[in-house]
Amino acid sequence: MENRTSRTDPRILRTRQLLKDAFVELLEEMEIEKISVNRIAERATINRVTFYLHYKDIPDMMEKMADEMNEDLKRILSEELRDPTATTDEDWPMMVNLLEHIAEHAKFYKVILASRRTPIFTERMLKLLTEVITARVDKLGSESSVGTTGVQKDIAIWYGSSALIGTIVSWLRKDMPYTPAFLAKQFSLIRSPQKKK
Amino acid sequence: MENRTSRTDPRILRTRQLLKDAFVELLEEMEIEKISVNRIAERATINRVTFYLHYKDIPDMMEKMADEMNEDLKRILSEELRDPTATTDEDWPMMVNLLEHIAEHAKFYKVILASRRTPIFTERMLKLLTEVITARVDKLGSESSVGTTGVQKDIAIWYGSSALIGTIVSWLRKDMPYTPAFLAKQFSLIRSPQKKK
DNA sequence: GACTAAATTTACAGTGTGTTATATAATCAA
DNA sequence: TTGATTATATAACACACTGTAAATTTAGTC
Repeated sequence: MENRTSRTDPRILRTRQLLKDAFVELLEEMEIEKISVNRIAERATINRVTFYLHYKDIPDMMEKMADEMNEDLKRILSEELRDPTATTDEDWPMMVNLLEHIAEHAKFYKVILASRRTPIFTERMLKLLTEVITARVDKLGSESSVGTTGVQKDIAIWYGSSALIGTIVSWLRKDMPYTPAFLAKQFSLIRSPQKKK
Repeated sequence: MENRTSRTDPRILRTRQLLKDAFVELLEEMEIEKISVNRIAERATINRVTFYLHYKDIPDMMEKMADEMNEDLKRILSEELRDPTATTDEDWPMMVNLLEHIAEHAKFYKVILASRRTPIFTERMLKLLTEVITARVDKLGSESSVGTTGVQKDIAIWYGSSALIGTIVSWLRKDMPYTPAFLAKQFSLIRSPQKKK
């Protein structure tokens, strides 16, 4: 019989925390390609061999860190997942909680989600689509675009462009279940829904 | 005086093409962390030293490939960037061109944009947000959501969830110029614009 | 066909990887 | 507290990858 609350050896917690902190620190300072087990261990003041007692390699470490992040987020999103209609359309309190959590751990999230780590290709494509959306918003003004009344211009641009690239990526991952024309039509429908003319 | 049309030595074109093809092939087969200059050169049947005659390292190679992709995309998006209002809201022909181009070079784009390369953290977060959006669409039905009349359910989900994560990433990159509450409010406005109740 | 530029071959020093075996130190359970 | 257990440190190893240099061969250009 194991201890139900199965506390972990404090040495393990300490070592892992030092390693994770060191990794985040290094990510702030350099591209991920330059980060080695050597450097992480050195920065964490932990022996390199000890790293291998906890993680298979750096990708494995990242996966475990992502798992932990996932658990945190799940807790916040749990209500919403349980009953998506519980909240009014006006507020969306879950979204407030989520953003506050991210803001609180901004150092981590910024480095992990927003660093130049993001694949360079997606990066470039997003940049271009942002230009397109920006041009649209500038010309049309946000009022003509559906669902953007009272919405900050830059936010509308972020929203629109990342929606496009994200959808394209999902579409590719599913091996393009729709024709380009159909998908484009769908985009235009979302942008300006049929008003039964 | 250089040759105006300055044709490049075919050996250079050949070598670079072989290297780029080899890189894409390897990306289909393994995680980027496992790809070395060694492997690329071997797969391309090019001497490893020759790689360094063309690229500084693998990130440099990727950057140059991204530049080339960028040029291709710019050509397609050029009209739209020049005059965003030229096209009707109904069709959006630029989007058709863009998607057709991607479909045509799907092998490249799939590996480059859609591979598991995408940072694991963003990946996880996107997955969670997708669940949230899915739950919403399932319960509310697409008709209640603004701008999604006649829109395929899965596409609406892709669109909504990647818009959210993309906006959050942009917000982080800009060091959170808005409060979480404000941003959340903006999200709810986009979802269901004020109908001046 | 001679000149030029690209690619190959060989070599080398430095760094990182992943794994041993052994020694030391911190924690836990009685 | 004491003894057993478990985590960490240390030293050492074979191997792979990096980035660069020098000399040579091969292919393209004019």
